[in-house]
Amino acid sequence: MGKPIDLVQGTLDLLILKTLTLDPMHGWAIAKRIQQVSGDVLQVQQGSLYPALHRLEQQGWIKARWAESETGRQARFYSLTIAGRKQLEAETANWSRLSAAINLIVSEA
Amino acid sequence: MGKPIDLVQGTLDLLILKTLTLDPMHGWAIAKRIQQVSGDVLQVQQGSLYPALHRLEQQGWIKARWAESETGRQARFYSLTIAGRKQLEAETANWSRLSAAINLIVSEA
DNA sequence: AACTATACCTTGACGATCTACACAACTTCG
DNA sequence: CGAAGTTGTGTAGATCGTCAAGGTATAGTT
Repeated sequence: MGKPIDLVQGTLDLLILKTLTLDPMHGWAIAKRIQQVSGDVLQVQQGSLYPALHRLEQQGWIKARWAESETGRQARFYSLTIAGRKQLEAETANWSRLSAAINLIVSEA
Repeated sequence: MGKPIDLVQGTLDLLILKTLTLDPMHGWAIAKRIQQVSGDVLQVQQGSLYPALHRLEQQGWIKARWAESETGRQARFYSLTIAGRKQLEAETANWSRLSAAINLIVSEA
């Protein structure tokens, strides 16, 4: 129940990086996985996804290569770099502090 | 420890509304209170604060009146409206779902 | 031949936030 | 007395991520 929520700005990078720790994946699969893992709460638009991927690649946090997808078609597989892992750590810590702080305020009597 | 974090887009309204459930307050006090309650994790810039207050007022979620502050100076006191309380409820629920979903992903083994 | 699913990508607009200012009154300290 | 800091409101410009909407292409199904 409940419609998918538009993402809050700044969280997409984190979600993508985290998703890529599992396996290298192509963009479409990343979006699917995020939506699925979140129980359809989170929804990643393509217009957000690809710019984000290119952004992350340009920062050197992920790298891409062409390969064959499960369906036998060419797809662009992204994987985390070393720098990407560090970035993920940093963003995770940041998110934890932030969400904890907000929850603290929101859940006040 | 730890520098104040830039706000994530969409959370400021929530924080302001929540803060105003305590007492009517003027803008400056709202910013102070958020920063203080969050243990200096959250920081509200004036350039974000006042536009946000005007936005909320225009939506009819808060209303303002001039009054004298504790220091004896004129200040603009904001208070929640009925609609504002409903909005706060909605945004709180939304935030809960969202942060829960993200935490779910982030905290995966 | 048309339709669906998979997969990539771009463009333009929007909107919230940030940086950096400007203004004003009152207090404190040298 | 003059300078700096605190309280308090506000605006202008720029940045940046996201969204809506579209385009391209291949493969499989009907």
